[in-house]
Amino acid sequence: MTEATRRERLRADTEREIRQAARALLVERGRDAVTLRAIARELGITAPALYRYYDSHEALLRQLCDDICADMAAVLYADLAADTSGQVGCQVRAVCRGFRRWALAHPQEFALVFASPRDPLGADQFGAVFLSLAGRLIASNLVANHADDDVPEVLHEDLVRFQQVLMDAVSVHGVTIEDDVLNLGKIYHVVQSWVRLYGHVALEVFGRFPFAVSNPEPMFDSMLDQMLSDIGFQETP
Amino acid sequence: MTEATRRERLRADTEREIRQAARALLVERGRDAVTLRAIARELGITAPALYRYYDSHEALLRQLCDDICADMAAVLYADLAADTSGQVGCQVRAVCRGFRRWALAHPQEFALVFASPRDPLGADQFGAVFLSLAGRLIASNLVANHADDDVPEVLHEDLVRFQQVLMDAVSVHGVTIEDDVLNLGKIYHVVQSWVRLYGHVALEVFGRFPFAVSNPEPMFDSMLDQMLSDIGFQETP
DNA sequence: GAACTCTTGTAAACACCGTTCACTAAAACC
DNA sequence: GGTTTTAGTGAACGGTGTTTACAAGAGTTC
Repeated sequence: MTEATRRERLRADTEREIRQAARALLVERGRDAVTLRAIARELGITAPALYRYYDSHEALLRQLCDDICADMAAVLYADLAADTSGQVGCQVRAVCRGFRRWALAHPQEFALVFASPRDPLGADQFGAVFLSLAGRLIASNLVANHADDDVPEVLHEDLVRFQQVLMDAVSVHGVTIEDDVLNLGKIYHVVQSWVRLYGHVALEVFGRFPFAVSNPEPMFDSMLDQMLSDIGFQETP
Repeated sequence: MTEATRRERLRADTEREIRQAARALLVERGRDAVTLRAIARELGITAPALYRYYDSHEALLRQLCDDICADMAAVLYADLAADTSGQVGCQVRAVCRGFRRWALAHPQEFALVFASPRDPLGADQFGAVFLSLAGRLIASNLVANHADDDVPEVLHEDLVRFQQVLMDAVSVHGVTIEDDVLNLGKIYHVVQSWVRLYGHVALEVFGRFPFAVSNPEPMFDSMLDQMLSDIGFQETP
């Protein structure tokens, strides 16, 4: 299995070092400090050598985005696993709080991944944990039934597509859902929850609330409560 | 009144040209293309000359942010004025739709102003129109009364501060409000609306919805409906 | 083991960037 | 008319992404 040439191992090591250096520069000195020459300096090599590993500065930044997404997903999965309540509502809370905590602890990474007018990005990576959880949430059937009539007809086509994405995400984890459980009304509310979650976190990270919030955590928790209640959770934590 | 020296006029002209060039570069080729040399090239002068007008590249970017905020505010005020219904609910809709339209038409500007992990920014400029409208909305008393008990105690202090900000913003327009009309419950819901509005717009501009939305406008309108309903608007448009 | 190829690095160079500094020419002022 | 203030230049410094030609080592083949 570990059929790796010596050369391949060395190459993998260097690539890992490149990623680590790039990440450290981003965290400590911001996006503009992630420079090919600075990375090379960190590794004790010259800048053109990096072109043996990445086609361009932009390609390296893309890789950096993917790494960030993967790391964040790992953190969120850990938060999810740390919840032993067995209640889906608590799991949702754990992951949402984890997302906020991660974003506040990694503002530069958050900005790069979630707030750049760029190409598709590593959306696959990032969304996985949310999709999986959202799918499980819906499958648990603890969510109140929202009539499909609530959602505008124009959205049906898109929501059906998202429905398929969700079912695929869940089936990867070995769970299968019947169509009628995963109805459009629920899916619509999941999307709306993502809007609120993302909105609050981004506003907090970027400091764009319309006034100075001295302690945003209770505001977040309060929003989370209302969000879960809107979705239809009646569990009491 | 127009006691301007010839030199002062020339200086003002040049400064305006600098801003225009910077703005055009941002719009057409992105944030990283807004370089001192590129701006100077556009004006037919050399880069160091720009230091007669701005202390640094960063200072010029800050000025650019302020300009963007001012322009956006003008657009939103125009959208507001274009609504002749006289109904506050319709005005709120007009401004929120205007915000979305502006953000989609100016993604680079939006990213620079609303999604950068930076200093305070020209928040004064940008928020003014929202504050004014939110204040009027609340003052119109069409909003259902939300009990103050709904909002967590920890938030009271912050919300009271925001209450003052709102009342100041409204009083600038010659309207005064009694304290009991502008209660904390309402204010809390205004903040929550901002979270959802910003969340949707940012997700759309940055393409970070969890699936491909082919036509996001009805989704936005649908969210707007629910937002207004949550706030307590019963007007029918 | 010699000859060969492939891989990984270097050094030099190009064009661009922000910024500083000495300097000039023109405008404004007294 | 002489002086000061101002807006510009050009050269330079160290930084950037990227390309190119080249060297040295690792792996492979005979």
